[in-house]
Amino acid sequence: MKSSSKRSSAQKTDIHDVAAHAGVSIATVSRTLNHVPTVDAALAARVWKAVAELDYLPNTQARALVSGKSRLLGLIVSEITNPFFPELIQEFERIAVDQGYEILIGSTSHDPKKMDTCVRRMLERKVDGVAIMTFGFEEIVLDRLIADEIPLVFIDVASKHPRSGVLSVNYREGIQEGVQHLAALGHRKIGFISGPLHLRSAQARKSAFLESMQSAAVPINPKWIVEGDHTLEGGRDAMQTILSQKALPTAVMCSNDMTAIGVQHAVFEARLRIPEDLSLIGFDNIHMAEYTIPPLTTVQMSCKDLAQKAVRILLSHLSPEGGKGEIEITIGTRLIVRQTTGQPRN
Amino acid sequence: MKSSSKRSSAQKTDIHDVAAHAGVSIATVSRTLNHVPTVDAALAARVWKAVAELDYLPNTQARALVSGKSRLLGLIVSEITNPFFPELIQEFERIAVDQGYEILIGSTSHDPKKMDTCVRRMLERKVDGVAIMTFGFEEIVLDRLIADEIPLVFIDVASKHPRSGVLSVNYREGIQEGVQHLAALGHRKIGFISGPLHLRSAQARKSAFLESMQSAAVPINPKWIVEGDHTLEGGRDAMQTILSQKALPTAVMCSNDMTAIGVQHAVFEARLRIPEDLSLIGFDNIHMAEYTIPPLTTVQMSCKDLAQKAVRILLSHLSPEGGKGEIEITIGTRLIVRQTTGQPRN
DNA sequence: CTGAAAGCGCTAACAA
DNA sequence: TTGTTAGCGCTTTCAG
Repeated sequence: MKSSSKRSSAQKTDIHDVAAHAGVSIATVSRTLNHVPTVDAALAARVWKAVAELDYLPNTQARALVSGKSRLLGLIVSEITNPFFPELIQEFERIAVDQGYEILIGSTSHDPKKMDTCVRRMLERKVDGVAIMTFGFEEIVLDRLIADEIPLVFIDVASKHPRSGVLSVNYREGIQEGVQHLAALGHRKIGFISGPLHLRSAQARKSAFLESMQSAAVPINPKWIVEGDHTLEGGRDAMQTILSQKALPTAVMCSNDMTAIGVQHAVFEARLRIPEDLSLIGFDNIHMAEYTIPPLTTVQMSCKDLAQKAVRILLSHLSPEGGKGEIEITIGTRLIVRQTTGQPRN
Repeated sequence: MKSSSKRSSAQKTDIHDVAAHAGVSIATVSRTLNHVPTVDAALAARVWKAVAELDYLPNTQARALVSGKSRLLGLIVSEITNPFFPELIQEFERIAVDQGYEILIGSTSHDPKKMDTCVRRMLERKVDGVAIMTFGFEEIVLDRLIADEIPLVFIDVASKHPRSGVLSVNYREGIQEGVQHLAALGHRKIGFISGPLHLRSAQARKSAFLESMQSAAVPINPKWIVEGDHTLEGGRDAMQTILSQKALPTAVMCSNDMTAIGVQHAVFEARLRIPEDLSLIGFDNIHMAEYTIPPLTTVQMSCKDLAQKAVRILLSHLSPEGGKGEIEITIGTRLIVRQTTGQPRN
């Protein structure tokens, strides 16, 4: 063997090796790999054979450098440990990988500084697009992403951001169904534990609840409207606040499932029972909701749907004549009735 | 302005722009950015100023191409929707990002084909190292990773893989504590719901249980040793199998928390109570375990610890004189007593 | 201590 | 249709 270069086992088969092995030029190898139609079938066959024999894998870095496309998609979520997100991520990843994209995940923990870092990371790695699935933040430092004309997808954010897609969640639908379901069961005393109100999404859910209550002509008792923080602990604390009052509601809706699970906890500690003493409705329909005790009635917002549409929008911006301009897609919500809702006592 | 090139807003400030702006050569910019100590302080200052003024971000692709280091770490998990993993991922990501690495996540869903895809993705992106946190698989197609001499970290796998780190989990510790805790409470009828036994980790946990039972001189009833699959559903089904028998155990240990939560579900459906009718111990101490109703007594295996040590091993292989050779680190486990364990009836 | 120049592996003109 | 060649943005010898 006269191979001058590599002797260590760390093999670095590159396009030249393939070209040599197939007896063609590197350009032909490149064309073949990229499925350029003008390559002669016989040569292409030789190339593929060489590729297989040498276990050749194109170097993505080099490809990215020359093409300007990294085939990397950013996905920014608020809390990867919030069960809603892994499901979203899984679906997002599935589709992205399927399309030959890789994903870069960043979680902000609701911390502006971390959001900063995330954006920076995305920029450095030259992602081709970013999906920002943080459910609310206000006017953050995405300026740079926008300046660089990187396709962006948000959930439900009042835009003002040109050339970005937005996934607009119709919270109203499902929440209204929830309130109606409760009202139909005979509930007139319905409480609500919101998410942190500085989040647009939490605001939106709360508004949807309030409006739905009005439509259903159920009186609203402000004492039963408590702010939580979308965590288990927050839900438990909020419910304890409600339970410490003289007048108790017969049902409670929550801004998300984790909050509802926190409520179950508080109710259990108070030695009350669900749904006998209190009906409960969550929001998100995370996988876990199906298995709480008892299984949680909740409003579903399909995270698969969300993920799919997010990737689709991003990809559409990346394709040749990719749809520029404001794309807005609506994500529906609907009630999933399980076992935490029942008729109120007496 | 005589800037010939870019007019579109998609700014692509590169190293030449910075060099020009600072009045130095690109080599000096590069050195400054890489903190090469021999750069004159005055020049360095000019460079940093230019970097700041131009909002310059080095192109990672180019860096990777020339340096051969992608600063990308692969992280392969089995199921991102299993709550154990997000916590692991979060910690892994935190440390990696902190060290200037980005992570590529792949989930196998216990599917060999997906594992294949994952490995391929890692290879294509030229990751600098891979952590395989799948809790068991047998002799998979990592050959390529090994051939390419990519640093690998496994959890608890009998190696034969040269130059790989292995995180060896000491299941025994915590499980023994669990059995002893139960025995001390007066339990003599203890069941066990294992994970899928084709997984080494599930095997190991089961063995640890069996051995601990022997050490504690508690008789083992094979009818109460059931195989689950580490899911909620699996746990519920397994518990239903146990509940359908004539003789019932007074306590059950599970191979993971999701299984235990499934057990809670089955017990609830059977209108029995925990811990009054059945004591229950899980494994993993996922975040959720603290908030099940009642809170789950479980064996903790610190996923933070796992993540930290995994990244550390990987990085140590990457540093200049990086510790080659077999690194083996032990991860401890211990019992966290909460409220699903109590004395057996009568 | 600094700059010029040679690539890293690949794609995309441009020629042949 | 195929090959030659010029970079993509950066790091890194090698002179100066």
